[in-house]
Formats: sequence, C-alpha cells, structure tokens
Amino acid sequence: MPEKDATKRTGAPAHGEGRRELRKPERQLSRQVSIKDIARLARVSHPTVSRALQNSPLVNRATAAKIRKIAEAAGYRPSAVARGLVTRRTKTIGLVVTTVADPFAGAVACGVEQSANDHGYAVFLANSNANAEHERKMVQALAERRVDGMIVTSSRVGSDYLPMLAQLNVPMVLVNDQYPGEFVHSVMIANEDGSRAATTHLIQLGHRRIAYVGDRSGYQTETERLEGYKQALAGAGIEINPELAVHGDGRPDGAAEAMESLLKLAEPPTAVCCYNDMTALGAIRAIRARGLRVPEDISVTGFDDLFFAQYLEPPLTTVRQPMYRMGELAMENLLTLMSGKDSVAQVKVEAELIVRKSTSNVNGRGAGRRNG
Amino acid sequence: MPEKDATKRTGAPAHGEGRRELRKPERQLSRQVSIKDIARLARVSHPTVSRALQNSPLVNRATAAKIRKIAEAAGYRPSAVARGLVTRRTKTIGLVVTTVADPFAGAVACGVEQSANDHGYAVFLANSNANAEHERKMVQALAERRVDGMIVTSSRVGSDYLPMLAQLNVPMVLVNDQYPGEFVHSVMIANEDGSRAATTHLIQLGHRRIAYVGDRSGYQTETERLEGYKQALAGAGIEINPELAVHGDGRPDGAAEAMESLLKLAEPPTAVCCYNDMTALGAIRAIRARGLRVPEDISVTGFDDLFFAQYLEPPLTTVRQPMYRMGELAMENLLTLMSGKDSVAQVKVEAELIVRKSTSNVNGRGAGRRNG
DNA sequence: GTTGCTGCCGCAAACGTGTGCATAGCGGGT
DNA sequence: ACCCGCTATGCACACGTTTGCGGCAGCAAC
Repeated sequence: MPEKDATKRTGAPAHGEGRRELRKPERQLSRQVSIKDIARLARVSHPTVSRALQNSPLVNRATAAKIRKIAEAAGYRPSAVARGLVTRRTKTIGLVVTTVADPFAGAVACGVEQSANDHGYAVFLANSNANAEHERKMVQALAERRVDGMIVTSSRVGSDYLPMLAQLNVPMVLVNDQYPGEFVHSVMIANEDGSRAATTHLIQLGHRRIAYVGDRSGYQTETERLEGYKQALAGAGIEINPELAVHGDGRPDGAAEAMESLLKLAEPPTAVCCYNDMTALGAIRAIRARGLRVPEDISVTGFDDLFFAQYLEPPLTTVRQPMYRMGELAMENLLTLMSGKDSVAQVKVEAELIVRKSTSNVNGRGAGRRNG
Repeated sequence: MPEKDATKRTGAPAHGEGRRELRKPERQLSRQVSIKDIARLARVSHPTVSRALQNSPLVNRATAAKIRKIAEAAGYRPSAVARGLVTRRTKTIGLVVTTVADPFAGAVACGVEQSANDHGYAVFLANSNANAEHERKMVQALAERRVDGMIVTSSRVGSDYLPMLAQLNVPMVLVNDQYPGEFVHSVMIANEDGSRAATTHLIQLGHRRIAYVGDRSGYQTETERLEGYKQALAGAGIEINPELAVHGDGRPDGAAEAMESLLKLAEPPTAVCCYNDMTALGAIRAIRARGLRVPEDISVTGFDDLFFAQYLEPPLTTVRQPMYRMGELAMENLLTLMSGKDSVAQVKVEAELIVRKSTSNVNGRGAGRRNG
C-alpha cells in the first residue's frame, strides 16, 4: 500500500466503489487506527509505541513524548479487546439485576458502577427479570464475554451457583438473597435486625395485632424479614397469629391484594409490617380503598427506604438499606477477590429504622410528631 | 505436554507449587478451555471446530454433532473477545445515562437492555453524573471498548458530538435532549405538546395564574417544556408573567426552594406546571410546608409519570413518557444504523396527559372526581 | 484413463495488542 | 583491544477466534 495515504483519519465509509485492483477486497468495516499505524508514522516499531503509551521506563523520554503526540494527533484509541485477549484480563465486570427499572436495583447498580469506574473497570449490565433460567443464561453470556468478575443481586439461583462457578472459574459476589452457610461471597443487610426493629417500634406504640405482608416468591431476604417480625412478637410475649402473615408478590398490586384479605378479617390488624416499600405502597392503597386512614386507623412500615418514601403522604416509616453503599461494598469485595486474595465471605451492613409518620399510637394519636 | 492430562476441567487454581520443570513458568491466570483444546479432543483442526459450532454447512453432520457433544461436555464457551478481535464487531453497545439510580434513566435503560439482549447484544453501562466532561470521558472509554454503537440519554454534550463522532466513527443515538436540526439520530418525546396539554388542562380548570417550575441546568428538554407552557398561555390569551417562571435543579430539594419563592409572591399562583415529577415532589412539599393543600389551594402537574406518581397522595396529574418504549426505540434505531442502513434521524413519541387528582378547579372543587 | 465436480477438511493468515528476549549503540574501565 | 554494563529498540511470538483458499478423497462423465 502507498506510504502517504494515511494522512488524516480513516474517513467515512468509502462510498465510491473500489476498483478491486488490489489483491484483497477492501474490508467492509472501517478500520480503526491501530498501534501499527502510529508506529509507522513515528518511524518506530509497534512494541515501542505500546511501551511509550503505558509510560514504560524502557523507552526514551523524548521518543515517548513524540509518540504520544503523534498518537494524540491521530486520535488513536487502544483497543481494549485486543489488549484483553493478550493480557487475559478484560477490566470488565458483569452486573446482573432483576431489572434496572427497580429502584433498589438501580441504586445498587449506581454504587457498583461508580466504584468499578473508579478502578478502571467497565460494567456489563444484564437483567434477569427475576427468572432463574434467564439469570443462568445471563451469567453464561457474561462468562463468554470474559468478564473478570460478576455481581448478581437478588439471585434466583442461589446455591446452584456452586457447581456453575467451579466450571466458570469467575469470581462472583452476591448482594442480598444469599443462602447462609455457603462458600460464595456476598454482601447483605441485617434483615432480621431491621424487621425486628420495625416490629418492635410498632409494639412500643401499643400495637398488639400486627400483620406482616410478604413476598411469596421465596427470596431468602423475605424469609429473614419474616423471621425478624416473629422474633419481635415473641420477645414481647405476643402470640404469633398465622392468619396475620400474608404474602403478595413484592409489588404494589400483589401487596394490595394481600392487604385486602387482612382487612376482611373479623378483627383486622392495627398495624402492618411490610416486606419492602413497594409492598407498603400497595398496602396503603388497599387501606385507603376501604376508607381507612394511615396511620390513624392502621400503621404501616416498609423496608428499603427508597427515595420516594419520604415524599409519600404520610411519609413512610421504614428500614433504611444503604443501597448505594452496598453496591460499592460488593464491588470492593469483588476487587480484592479478583486480585487473587481471598476475601471475607459475607459482609453484613446494618439496618437503620427511619421513623416517619406512617406509624402512630394504637389509639390513633400521632407518634413522633413535633408540630401539628 | 502429555496427551492424557486434559481429562476433565482445567481445575481450580493450583495450590501446590509447580516444580518448574517445564520450560515456561505456568501462567498465573487460569487458562479457559479453548477451541484448540476441544479440537485436540475431537481429533480435528480448530477451524473445523469453529465451523461446527456455528452450524456451518461446510462440516459433515456427524462430525459436527460429535464436536458439539465434546464441546458441551468440556464446558467450552467461545471467547467473545477473541471473536470480536477478528470479526471487528463486538456485539456490544454502550449506554450512558446520568445515573441509573434515576427512575427515568432506569426505565429507559431497561428497555434498551431488553431489546439489545433480544438481538444478541450486551450493554456496557456508564454514568455521566450529568457532567459534560465526565460524559465525554465515558464515551471515549466506550470507544476504546470497541462498542458497535452507543446510546446516550439526557446528554450534556449535545452538539459537540458531531466532530467527536466523525473521529470515533461509531453509530450513536441520543434519547431526549437532542438539539434540533442536527444530523445525529435521536428519539425524543413531544415535549412542547405534553407541556402544552398539561397547561391547557389547568386553564380549562379555570386557572389563570399558572406558574412554571423548571430546571436551570439548561437541558433542551426543559427549554421545550417551558415553550409548551408559554404556548398554552398565549393560546388562551393569558399574559405571560416572567415572575411566575422559576427554576430549580430538577430534583425535589431545588424545586422546593424555587416553589417557596413563588409562594412568597404578593399574589401566589393557583396552579404550577412542573418540569418533571421529581420537581413536582419538591413543589408539593414546599406547598404543604406553608400549610396549603394540593389541589384545593394549588394544583400541581408533573412530567414523566414515574411509577410512584400514581401512589402519591393525591395521585399526581402528569404527562406520561413511555420510557421503556423509548429505550426500545433507541435500540431499534441503533440496530438499523449499525447494520449500515441509514435510519430515520429523529423519532418522536407522543406525550399523553394523565389526569389524576393533584389538579382541580380553581375554586377548589375537585375536577375529574368520580366518587367522593 | 483423464477430467471435473462435490463434499470435507486443514493450512495459514489475520485481528491489535503485550512482553520476553536478543541486540545495537555507547561510554568507561582495564 | 577487550569486556562490562546500561539504555533504548526491535524481533518474534502469544492470546483465541474467523475465513479464504487449496487439497484430497470419492465418484460420475467423457
């Protein structure tokens, strides 16, 4: 090929058709400027360019500066995929969530992304749609992408990962919904503590007939929160009434349905402890649909402290989950795992009860109110 | 190397230290099983394996079946990075959003991911943090990853992309905040129509003193919504009062501050048209802090119809933006762009006014109420 | 028996980078 | 003159795929 043709950029996809006088037909795909191109321009070998660009002390300062200048002018961007092939590390992680449209997942994803980015990692996003089969597919796909590690939130697969991981040989950390006593690394919140705190709060307000609205999908997280609720009742000497523990689907609509069944009881509860904020949303709607008021007639607690919780009317009493931080922690955990060091298996973050105005004394007088 | 060693999987990272009797020191990074490994197992050449795995008619059906079986048993997963290097297509796109923690961005991201996934593409997620400089960095980073295309939402860079794109040579589609009359492809909502509909709705309820709470950050989207607000007023013969158009920061806190300045006016508005739902959240809080009621004292409209809008008290009257669908559209648009075909430059989706209960007649009697 | 065709398969090159090793130049000490 | 050591550079691979092309059987047609 002619020497002087590479004057400027590779240009837009050639519209005029080539004459085919060259032996090889020209590639359809426009070629990016490569390390060899700028090696030719700088009249050095391409390894020298490679070294210059990563500030290796092996290359003369003057030549390095010249090379960098030329590369800059040519708009050269090293190919991460070629680098990944030879170094066997893609500087990439996979993040699988149920769906990023979910506020919880979104906040966690944000923390993961930020931390990953700070450490030079890019993140592949994948939705599992809370479907075990699909989740497995996504993990496989990420493995094909040769991610250096993976983070999966609210896994539907759980323990089945052990054989899979042995085969894939990719570091992985789970956030929430980790089955206890397994080898996989995870970061989770103290579900029992949080749920117990919320229920205890209701008990202290004088409630005795306290219901629980859960999620029937069988998340480990849910099991633990239900357990915390029971512990609180037991601790206060309140008998656990099975008809007061109902299950929705973790979303407002399903929760509303479950709440309605509670309201139809001969003696409805005076307070409900919800599996999460979404569930609380549905519960509150169902309560209002019956013409009842929150918290005057029924107190409600949530779990998560999604950002909108404080803007509800009344603002929602809930258990705060440091979602962003949990994402960061998962990433930090994964980083040490990827560096080969063995990391702490389970990191547990504290749950903090945030008392707002959706809970009040059982007689209906407000609790924790300052003015008005 | 011995012939019979590759019986099972590559095994866990060897803990016992190698004797170093082999010439080369063993690699730190555990080698994944490659196409050559299974070629050896199947006693064929590796190109044959490659062809067998992609169902090429060039290979005998029987051998193909045998190869696939062996590959399956060995847990072989082709390396997408090696394939990407040779085919020059990574089957990967980049998605940059302000932050996935934002409900709007999350919903769009969900649509993008789903559609991308359906077409065999993986998506790199990047947060711009609504910072132009950072956004540019992210785009560059994605280019280094050799993504086949990019989608960026709520861009802070806008028109500056033209020279950048010419250099990067990567198909790109913007969602929302595309400056009009430029060549870049985009999908956006009919901002003016939506805002005009909301304002007209307020006018029909008898309001004359209608305020606007915007976002001072200078998004094109905001400019257009303000314009729609003005058009509606002008169309009804209402004089546009500059002191009624204030600007927050698109988030509840900033919006509350802006709203307070409106409430301090000698003659406060009887209705406010908000730039988006987040802004409405802040506006409502400020209104209540003054002891006023929504909608009896002041009507409020939002924009976006984020999922929580229907759960507010009162449920928020707002302009629905089909966020998930917009993500899908962006991806579909990008797909045709990546296939080489030239695509329609701007796709515009309709805005739909959703009337709920945060708006009422100027005298305070409810509007659109059915019961109660 | 030569030619040609079809069906399978392997060779070799390529993609764009990183890196161990050899080597060239050069200055200094004996 | 020789050797040594240091600095800067190039050579030759390797990473794991895809793909154009040539080859080699087997078989039919002439």
